[in-house]
Amino acid sequence: MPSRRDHLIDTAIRLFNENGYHATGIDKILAESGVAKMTLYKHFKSKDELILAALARRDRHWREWFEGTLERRAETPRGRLLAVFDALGQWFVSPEFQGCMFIRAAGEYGQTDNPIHMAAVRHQSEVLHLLRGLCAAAGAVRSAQLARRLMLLIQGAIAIAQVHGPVGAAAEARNAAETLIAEAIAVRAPGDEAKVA
Amino acid sequence: MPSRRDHLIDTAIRLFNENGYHATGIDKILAESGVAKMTLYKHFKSKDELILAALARRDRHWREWFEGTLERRAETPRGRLLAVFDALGQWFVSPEFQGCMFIRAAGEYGQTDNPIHMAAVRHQSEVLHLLRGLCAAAGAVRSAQLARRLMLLIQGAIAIAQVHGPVGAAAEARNAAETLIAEAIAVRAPGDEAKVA
DNA sequence: TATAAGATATACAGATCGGTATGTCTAACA
DNA sequence: TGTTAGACATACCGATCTGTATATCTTATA
Repeated sequence: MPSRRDHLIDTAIRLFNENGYHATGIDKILAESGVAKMTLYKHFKSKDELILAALARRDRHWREWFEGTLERRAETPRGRLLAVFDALGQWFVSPEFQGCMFIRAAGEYGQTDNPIHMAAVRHQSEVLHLLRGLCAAAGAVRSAQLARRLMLLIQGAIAIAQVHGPVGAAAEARNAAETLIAEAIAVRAPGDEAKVA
Repeated sequence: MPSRRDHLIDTAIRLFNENGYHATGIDKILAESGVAKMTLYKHFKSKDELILAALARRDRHWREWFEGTLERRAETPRGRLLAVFDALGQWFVSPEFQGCMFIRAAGEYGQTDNPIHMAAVRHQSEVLHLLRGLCAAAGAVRSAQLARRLMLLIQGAIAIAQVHGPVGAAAEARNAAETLIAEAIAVRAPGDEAKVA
């Protein structure tokens, strides 16, 4: 039994994802959640504050899901770098995928001093931070650079999947990532192997 | 002296870029262009048709600018593949840069059967087509794959520049592209090739 | 059982939305 | 000079937007 506040946020996340921020009216969120308007404005000062709360929860949940999926899919740090793109592929084919909520938020709220835009900046920074940790743990030379390169592939895959549909983008990004990772991480098996296709 | 129709489209492109599609009202476009409302509805059946006209013109102008810049910046096909990212960097630092109009359009109009979304799909397809031509001309093995990989870097750089600002994204994408290009194009000294690191 | 907190429904305010109706003005052209 | 096409201004339509006011209902706890 989620609180009314939580229920509002979850409904808002779903509707913002389906139809965007400006195109989703307060009344629609209220109708679909079955919450009274006064209750909404008791918990949030404005629609923008609801958007911010939705983005905050989305950021937390998405990163938890992402990190959990990486850990579930691979044991080694290097394996997890590739699992990043398997996780993306899984995300893209989920029926509710509509692109990244944060890129779309930055698109609809372009002014860099807007709190909604700033939430998108923070989210991307957190994801990059996560990648840096993985790259460092995997023993990459120039691990920060590798993280930024993988970030480019991730964001590119999301953009392409959003426009062109879920097929192919994640797999293509994965095999490009293999090339970039191979350049940055020497294969260190206890006997060595020449891993070049 | 642009026709009223052209003037409307140009104003619409600018405002949609600055504030998004839903957030830009018809009345604002009319006020900033100095055109009467009836004139708008004489040329376009609806706001959506104006958006489509704006996207069509934007697609044409952007691709003309992009191809022209590549040709201006480099002579060889391989050089032009790298010049792609110099062109992006130039675009990102321009004051009116607010991300890619087509990704943002696909974000605000998510239904894949919406004509506005379809315009975004077409635009991305055209850009990819252009890249395939460059990759093939550069003599890449698996040129279509290289084109898709570069497309990932391009879209990723755009997304990151839109959120995080113009600094760094294009340069990072460029040096990642060097790695991917090196893998796909043997250095063609007049005699040999066996380029595998 | 009394009280207080929280959620409810209904109504409404003021602005803005996309789009239409009506009639005037200007300028090119026959 | 008369006609016609295109742009003009103004007013308006119904719908929808975010946000507020008011008053009732439920429920847990003291």
